[in-house]
Amino acid sequence: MTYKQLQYIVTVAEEGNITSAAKKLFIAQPSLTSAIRELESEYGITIFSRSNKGIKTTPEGEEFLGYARQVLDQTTLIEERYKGKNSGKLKFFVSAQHYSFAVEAFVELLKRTGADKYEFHMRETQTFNIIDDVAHLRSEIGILYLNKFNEEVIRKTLRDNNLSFTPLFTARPHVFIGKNSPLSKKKSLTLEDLKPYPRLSYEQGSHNSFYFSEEILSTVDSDKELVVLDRATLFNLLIGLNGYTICSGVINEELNGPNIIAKKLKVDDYMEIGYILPGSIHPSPLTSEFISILESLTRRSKQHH
Amino acid sequence: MTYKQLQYIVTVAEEGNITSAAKKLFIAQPSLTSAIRELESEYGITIFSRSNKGIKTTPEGEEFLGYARQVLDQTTLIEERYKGKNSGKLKFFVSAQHYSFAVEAFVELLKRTGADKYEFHMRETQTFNIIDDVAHLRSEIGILYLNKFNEEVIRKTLRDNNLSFTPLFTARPHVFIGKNSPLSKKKSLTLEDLKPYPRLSYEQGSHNSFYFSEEILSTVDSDKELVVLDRATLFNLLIGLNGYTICSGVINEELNGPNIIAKKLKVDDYMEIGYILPGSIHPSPLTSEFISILESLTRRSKQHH
DNA sequence: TCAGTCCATAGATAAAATCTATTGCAAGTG
DNA sequence: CACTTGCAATAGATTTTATCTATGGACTGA
Repeated sequence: MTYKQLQYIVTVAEEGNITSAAKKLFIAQPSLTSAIRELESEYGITIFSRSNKGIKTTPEGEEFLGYARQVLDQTTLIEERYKGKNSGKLKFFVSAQHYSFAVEAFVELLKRTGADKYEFHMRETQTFNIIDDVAHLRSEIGILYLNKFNEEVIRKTLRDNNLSFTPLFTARPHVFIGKNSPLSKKKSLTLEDLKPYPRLSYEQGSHNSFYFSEEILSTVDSDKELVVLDRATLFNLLIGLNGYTICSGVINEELNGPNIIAKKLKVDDYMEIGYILPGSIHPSPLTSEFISILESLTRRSKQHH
Repeated sequence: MTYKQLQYIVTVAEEGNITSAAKKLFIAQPSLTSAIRELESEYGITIFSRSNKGIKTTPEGEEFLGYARQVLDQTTLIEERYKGKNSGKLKFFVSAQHYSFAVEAFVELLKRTGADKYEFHMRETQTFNIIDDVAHLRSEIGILYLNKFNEEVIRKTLRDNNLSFTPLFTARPHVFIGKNSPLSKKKSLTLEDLKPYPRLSYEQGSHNSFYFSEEILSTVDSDKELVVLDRATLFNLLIGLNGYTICSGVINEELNGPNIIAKKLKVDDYMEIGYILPGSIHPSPLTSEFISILESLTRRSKQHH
């Protein structure tokens, strides 16, 4: 089996036709025919059923193609990263939970690089995907939190995937509310205080995934629940509906605006926010720069709380 | 780039020495040398620094090796699945949460196949790994549950990874306790009832991960917490310490023994237990057999509840 | 200094991938 | 019913790649 053979069968499956696939691959049709035959005979399977009117993928072939695409996805990562295909385009990928400080660091990194050709990805997603992205090198760094409930399970997952966790800071749980919410007068809040108000969370965000908010928002106080995908939407609803959301309390006024305030939440819990890196791979200069930005930004946050 | 080249550099990195790596790979040393040089020049990187006393991996090379190992892991899956390496050894992999019915189905599948050469894996693990295993085709099928809290986030993750979910049955939360526990007299239990007793859970098991037990076992009632890795240990402690654990209530006396009983838990929640399959791949005959066993076993469970 | 170890180079050779040209087959067409 | 068309398979030549043997050079340690 070679990388080329896998590319070939995937292209053939897409085109549904060996002749046109050969054209697309810039090789002669008999070359493609024999390449496929060889792959099939190597594993003793029939990937395509041939007829005079093109080819059709067999069920067996469909399965094999599933594996092939997995491999190709992975090799594409190498090609993209090391091949001059992107002609010097600077690339950076980060997966994080919904933290404004992470976005801020991302923006700062962009400013500092000052490249005129780049491709940066900020993947705000759930814990599962963060770990998965970093483990499979789709992202160079991930940002997530640990607390006493998820710590064991997350640490084990990180270990299993050969990832390292480096803490940035520890935060106490905070509640985000609108400036004009009735709750804004209180200095700190309890779960009881929050009960009458709508709870906001991300559909696939840090709150909803794994552990944290579930810990605090037990079945008792989930009468009104709003789930959104977008942070801006969340903040709009927060203000418009006197809602609340539970977070690390790392707020940045420039990003969130002056209409959102954070209040301490009285619960016996903490969040240790940090970043994860692949164990085997040395961080790229861009990643190192990003980490130092994160560190300087969160040093500021530490003073706040 | 070819797979051979990736295999070569990984072997060289392991051996720390081109000559002995060549021996291990059954090729001549100059062949290996040129294969590596070609790979390096293709991407314009230096993977190894050569000296008269063997080689050393450069930081750049270390990173590249990280990617290479990822690709090789993936290709190994194909080789293992399709190559006669295992000489007709029947293979089957399942990833599941800690359900006794899943183990039962696994055992039944083994009995039915009656092969004299096989390699079956029962991976009882956390939700993250189940999804990851099936998404990356390390397991052919996964078993997990959805409830109203995790449903959205899990379904999104499944969609992102092109996995399908098929429900098997819906269970109400149950508490497992020892036959002689003081709680065994009651017909059903509330969270208040459980408060004085030690709560048992798996370190990386279905209870601890994602959503479920956290929902029910809020901060209020986690005074005594015991975390174990093994189901047998869990049951031992359950009996010895009058502990409890929260589960789907799908109990099987043959597997768990007569000393464990299940009681209904009075909470407004449910668990929809089902299996996940890769979207692109047709289930193998063995997988189909497993599914039909699961279905017949859980049909019985449905009657229980 | 001299054998030992290790990687690099050169040139030959074997293996593979790919090419052109052609065949065969079935479906559609006038 | 011959005729064209579209597609995959085959044959044989050719180029490219992989690997081999033999040897060189550079450093190491007795």
